[in-house]
Amino acid sequence: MKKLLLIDGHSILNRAFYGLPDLSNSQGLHTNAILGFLNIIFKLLEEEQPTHLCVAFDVHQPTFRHLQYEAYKGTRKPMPEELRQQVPVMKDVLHAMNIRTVEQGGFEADDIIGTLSRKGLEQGFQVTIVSGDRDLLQLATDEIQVRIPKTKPSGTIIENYYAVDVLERYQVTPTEFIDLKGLMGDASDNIPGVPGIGEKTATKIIVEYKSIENAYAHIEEIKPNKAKENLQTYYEQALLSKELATIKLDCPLEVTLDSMERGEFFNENSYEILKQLELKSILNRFSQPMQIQAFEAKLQTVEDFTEVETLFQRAGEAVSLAVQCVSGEQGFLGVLLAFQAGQGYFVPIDGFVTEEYICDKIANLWEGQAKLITIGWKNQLHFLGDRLRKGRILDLAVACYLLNPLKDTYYYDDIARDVLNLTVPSKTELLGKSEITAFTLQEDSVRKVLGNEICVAYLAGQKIEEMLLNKNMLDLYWNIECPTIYSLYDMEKWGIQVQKEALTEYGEQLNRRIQELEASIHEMAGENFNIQSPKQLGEVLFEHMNLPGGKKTKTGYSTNVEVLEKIQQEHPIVPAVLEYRQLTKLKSTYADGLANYIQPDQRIHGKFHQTITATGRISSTEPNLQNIPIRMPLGRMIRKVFIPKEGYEFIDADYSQIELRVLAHLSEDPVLIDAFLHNRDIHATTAAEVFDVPIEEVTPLQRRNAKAVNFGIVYGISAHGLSQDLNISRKEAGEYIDRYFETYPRIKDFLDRQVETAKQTGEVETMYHRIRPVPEIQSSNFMQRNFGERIAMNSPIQGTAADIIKIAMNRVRERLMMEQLDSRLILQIHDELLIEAKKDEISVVSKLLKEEMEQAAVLSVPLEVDVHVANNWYDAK
DNA sequence: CGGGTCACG
DNA sequence: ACGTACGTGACCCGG
Repeated sequence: MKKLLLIDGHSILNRAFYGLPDLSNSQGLHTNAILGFLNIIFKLLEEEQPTHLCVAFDVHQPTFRHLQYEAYKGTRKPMPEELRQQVPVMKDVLHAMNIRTVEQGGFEADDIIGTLSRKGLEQGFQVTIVSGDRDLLQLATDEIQVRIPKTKPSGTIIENYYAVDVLERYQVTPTEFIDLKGLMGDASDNIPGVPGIGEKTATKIIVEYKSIENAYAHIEEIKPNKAKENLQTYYEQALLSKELATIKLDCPLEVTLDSMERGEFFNENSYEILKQLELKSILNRFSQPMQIQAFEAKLQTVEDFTEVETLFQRAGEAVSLAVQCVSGEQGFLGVLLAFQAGQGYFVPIDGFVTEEYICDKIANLWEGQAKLITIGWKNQLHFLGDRLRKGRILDLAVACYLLNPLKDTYYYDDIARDVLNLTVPSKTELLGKSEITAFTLQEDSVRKVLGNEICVAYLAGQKIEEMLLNKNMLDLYWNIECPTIYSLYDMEKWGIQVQKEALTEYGEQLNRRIQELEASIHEMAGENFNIQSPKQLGEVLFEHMNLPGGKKTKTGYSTNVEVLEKIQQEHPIVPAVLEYRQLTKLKSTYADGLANYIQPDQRIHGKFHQTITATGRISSTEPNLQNIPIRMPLGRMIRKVFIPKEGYEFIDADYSQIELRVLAHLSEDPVLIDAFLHNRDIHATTAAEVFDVPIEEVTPLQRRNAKAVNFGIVYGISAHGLSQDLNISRKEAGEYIDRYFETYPRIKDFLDRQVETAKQTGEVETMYHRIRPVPEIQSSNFMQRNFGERIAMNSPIQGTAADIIKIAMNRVRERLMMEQLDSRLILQIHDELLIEAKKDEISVVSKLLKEEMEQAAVLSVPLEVDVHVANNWYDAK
């Protein structure tokens, strides 16, 4: 039995586009519609097993039918750009998969499908039609099934219609369905129909009279009266609508059904194009051999001691050398090396080959001429000796982060895809969730992971260095990022001491108050409920207790601080809830949360990440040491438990207004520069200018407002955002902004220039050439685009500040090492550095710290740093 | 596992 | 008419 599957390209693409979230590949090409389309197609192919298939598309130029109608009433809503760009790519994908597409000038996809369906029937095919559009139901017969896929959150559901199913669902036959449409019209298809007749009335009329013409012949019988009159007045329009809605079954097409015979979907061409689109889930449908064919790494295990010696000797003579320490749960397992394409070596720790031996050998490799390449050096340093805590190494994860900071992972498979254009099975694909251990090193899958990793590192190294050069980021890498690896490693290694007992006591203190509050909240509410559940809290406050200010989000009531603060006066339960929130946050995240991370050495060794943020900042996890409370007095208390070890003190230094100073420099605004040169109170100065009063007469309120404006400028100003922050009208906020830009015209120029650059090049950059891609700026969505504009304005400022503090960190670390001081950096909090300093080094280190931070960059305004010394973090700020 | 909330710069 | 300030991470709830 020959089976023909006819697919309505645009309508399925449309369904997929609106059914899936916005996805795009690393080049910024949107892919959600393509992904959704393919998933639907694969599901259908599995179910139908057709011998023949094709996808019909509309030709882009409007067809006669549309011209006819559009001349008479407006134009169609244009296709969003994000979808439009996917159409040609979709066709390429289909062609690569040997799937025939049909489009022909003068005919809609509907007409093509209609014609092919009848042709198929004549030639003895079993025909199935797939569309997202109900119009095609008119094509259903006893033999031809029309299938309508729907993308639901639970997955794709397909509705199936033979002629009887249409009758059952709509009370009319497929042919009558056309008349139905002619009466009710279809706004999305620009079919006018008859005004005042909707689905209900139209169905009633067609069920009764079978066609528009027949209904007109019995016009006097039509009820209700309004429908009768309208049908009479608009009869011509109804007939035109019917014509518009009728799908042609006899188009003179230039295709044969034979040419639609099913071919091989999974081939090199389709693999290539899907790889570029980064549709991993589709690539996984390809057979293993196809994937392996793309890249094969050899791995040789070297265990014999003399061979190991020889191997390291050869490695030492290489020009370019990839090194990768392998570790598992039990620690250091061995080292991978590669110095020629496609060949990797693994030296496991065993016998004479000890951890120390490997560390020695790697240290020696640095003496040679080879350029060292690795992926994720910081993590490896935790297994290597102290001698390796310096030196030039090309860490491909960090380098790839510079090339595109928006990605979420930089594993070897990502690097292979992005840089080498190769598909390499990932560690997760090969091993699932299991970790590498000393006992699994012989396993095939593990050896593949190791071989792939080291060979990809070796192959990609050269290319990535070139890419950095092309992007003018080599200096950024070697002067800022590479040293930062070591600075972060040091901070992780040293950690920070925490007084466990004091932390427990703090937690218990919080708990006592939390219990009190909980009881009193439940009493005031007159019921027991979970205060931590926004859902339950919303219901209690806004439904059971009828407090004002309810309604907000999709999922229920908004109960965040802003909402609750506004109704604080209404009922004593509200301030109690606010306090409860604050205390439970402190207890769970900080008191209990931090306690879980205290190691036997009484210290917390958090992680610092170099490849996470879009702007170049460092991030901190396990725990996050960059968001320890400071703004509220009670929360701030927790900083008292962070203490230097015996015989040491904390030296804390933070930049004053670093982002505004960076802005002054980048924009070269004379007014702002002048204010910083004269060391004026910057917010008061802004207030004086914006509100046009002498600086001595600036009120605290004016200063506060000006401060918010300054923040807004750094964030990428918007009148709405500012009005929210200051609780003023948008008009007023707009006036503040206008006044600000009148005062600082060069800042406006600068910000406009960033937006323009983002539009032209798709990215913006910092003073040190760190780039931030801004794909949002191309969006056709108003909000998305505005978001892109704010990113364009903010990133160069935030990013340059991030560059500067990295430089400072690195220099401070180098000075501490060079001068052989017993003091070290232990925390970085974006504009702040914390040092644990030996007591007798306090003055030297304070001086050095301030000096290096202030000299880290030479701007047209001075960088100012405040330094504090104390025996806990609370007093050091 | 996503959304809501809230801690920091 | 729409609806957000920029950058993070942790914890809780509820499907």
